[in-house]
Amino acid sequence: MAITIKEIAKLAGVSKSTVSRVINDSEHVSDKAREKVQQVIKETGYVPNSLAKNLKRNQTDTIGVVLPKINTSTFSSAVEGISNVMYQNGYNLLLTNTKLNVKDEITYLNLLKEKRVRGILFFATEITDDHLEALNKIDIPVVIIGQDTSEIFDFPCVIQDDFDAAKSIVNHLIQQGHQDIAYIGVEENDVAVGQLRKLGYFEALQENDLKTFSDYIYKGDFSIESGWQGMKKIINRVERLPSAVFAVTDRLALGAIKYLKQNGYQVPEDISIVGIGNSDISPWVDPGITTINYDHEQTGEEASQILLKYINGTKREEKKVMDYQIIKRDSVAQI
Amino acid sequence: MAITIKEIAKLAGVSKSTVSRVINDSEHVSDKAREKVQQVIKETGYVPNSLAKNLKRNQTDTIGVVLPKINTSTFSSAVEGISNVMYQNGYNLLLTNTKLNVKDEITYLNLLKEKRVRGILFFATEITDDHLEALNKIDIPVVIIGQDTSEIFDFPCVIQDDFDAAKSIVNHLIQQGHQDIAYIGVEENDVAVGQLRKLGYFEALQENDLKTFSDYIYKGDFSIESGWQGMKKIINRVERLPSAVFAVTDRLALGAIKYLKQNGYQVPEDISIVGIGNSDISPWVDPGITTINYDHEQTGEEASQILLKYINGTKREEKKVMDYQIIKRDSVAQI
DNA sequence: TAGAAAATTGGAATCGTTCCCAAAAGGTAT
DNA sequence: ATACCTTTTGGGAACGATTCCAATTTTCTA
Repeated sequence: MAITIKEIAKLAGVSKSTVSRVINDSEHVSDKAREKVQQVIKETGYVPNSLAKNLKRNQTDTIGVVLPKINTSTFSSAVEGISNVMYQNGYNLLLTNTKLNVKDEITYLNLLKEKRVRGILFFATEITDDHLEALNKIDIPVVIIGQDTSEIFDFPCVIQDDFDAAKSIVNHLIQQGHQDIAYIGVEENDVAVGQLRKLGYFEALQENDLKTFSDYIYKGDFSIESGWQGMKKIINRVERLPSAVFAVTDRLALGAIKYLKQNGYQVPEDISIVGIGNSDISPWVDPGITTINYDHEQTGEEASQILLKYINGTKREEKKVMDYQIIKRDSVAQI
Repeated sequence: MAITIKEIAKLAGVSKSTVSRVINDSEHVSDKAREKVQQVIKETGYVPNSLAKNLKRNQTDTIGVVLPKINTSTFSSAVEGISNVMYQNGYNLLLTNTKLNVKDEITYLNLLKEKRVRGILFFATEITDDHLEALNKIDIPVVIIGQDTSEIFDFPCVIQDDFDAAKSIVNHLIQQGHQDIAYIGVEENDVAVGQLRKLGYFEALQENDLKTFSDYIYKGDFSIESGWQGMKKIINRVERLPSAVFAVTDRLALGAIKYLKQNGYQVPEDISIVGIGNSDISPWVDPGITTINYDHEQTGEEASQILLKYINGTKREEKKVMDYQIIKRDSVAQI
């Protein structure tokens, strides 16, 4: 077994209390005692047992993170941001990965409660009644990331303005003279990406008195392949080719571009394409993808800051909408 | 404060011991008592305090992960694999992110010891003497991922066969008739990517009696941009254009392709390019990148399995070399 | 130099569990 | 009804730290 404070005390010829005081940089310790204790700690390689400490103090310095998927740049960037802020503030991260399985989210929420985490960062995709119940009785500060839950919950949330972003980028297409704009999206149980971005698309069209046709709309999943499939479906069923395509993510846009190039269409000369998300590869593919940039790392940092304030009880912001920018590259032509 | 076992006991009219037995599915509890306790637990939403439990049992179910960077597909995929296996086996993950800062690795190792994690998965880039010291006295099972440390440490390690993989893909170029093959790599403090892949390249050339010139060699960092820069440098300084380029990662290859296309070269007609890593975008860019596939998720899973065995004391494998495959796509032409 | 004030120290209770042990209850055979 | 065995139950000592309080030592002041 690992060495304990008691043994350090014995070796240093002082009491447990004194050792504890040295460990915690407390005052009221003579230099002599402090030195002796520090020496013994160094010699023995003693590391205090944080379980005992946390039990006694009745709090931990762990932040729980509930993630739908780790190996996706959106999420891993956000985690990067979270880890920056949290470690800087003396917290560490307990990661749970639901693999897009909504049921697991509830399980993990319970696990985090059992672990007595100090706070929770919850990446939401959809919010069910079960979530409501679990979150409402959790009794631990939670910040929700990615979905606007300000009307359902009393928890702060940090979101991208997906509606507005989608609208802007579709407007950009319209400004470039495009009127026939197809849509490659994802299922709508994902509110932010599936619903809001689609609504933004419709709103932009409507405000400009443009029409869309069901032929122009494709919904798949988040894979690059799905973008390829969507483009194929659209191309093969429309009477009149769209002059532009709005893909709700850059990865979908990449898949779509691949399909077009494989089938003899030029991008952007024949068909323009835009995405959302500014994936790190988007500047480098051919053509570079015009897109919306969200800073996910910053989103993670922001959410962390809000959670910290919440934990410390100083302040509790309700809803933070992150910025975005349009990044113009070469995938859009003017007509 | 949260409700405790004592209060549950009182409410259910039994002793703490009995409640504990119910929680832990222990036998020797009458059905009546069990039901009553379960009911009270449900009503109150009681969740046992794992700190107390772990303290008493003197062990946790947490696995520490030391990562150089989270938002990189290699690492995040590996973490995905790790989380799969670990959660399935009842462990959870404490994540630490060193942001490529070697000093932090030591700090985090200590943190993990303080947390009394059950085991550690350590993603190594370089191994210094400080690492040696810290790891040798940690007294917790550690599995090292990504660098072959079997000769330095007594810890198991899981690695890719970078030397062999690099050699194979360069050989593939040679088989296609290429003789003038340039190299875009990274600095050599990263042993696996910086050194081994380079050695594989040289070995392949040498075995085929081919020469390389210092003009053909570029070393940068891991960014896509660095691939672009490298390609630029090489193109602008060589007397004779290479017919192929070996980039040590797919991202570097992507940057290189971008540069070539921007400057009027055709890939692969004018210059062929290969990478390593089979990034998820590699099939979708134009041209699709011929590369080496490593399954990072599987690497994470494998390392986790080894760690679990190590923890359970059943078996302790020393070194596991993961498989790879060449994936042929469209970035290589025959001459 | 005595006495008070301040600094240092050690003892013991405590955090919320687990788990050993002994006691109580229940069951069975004589 | 008694003795014996089995099952269930509760009490209490840990686990390794923190922290309050009181005791002790040191320092300061008149």
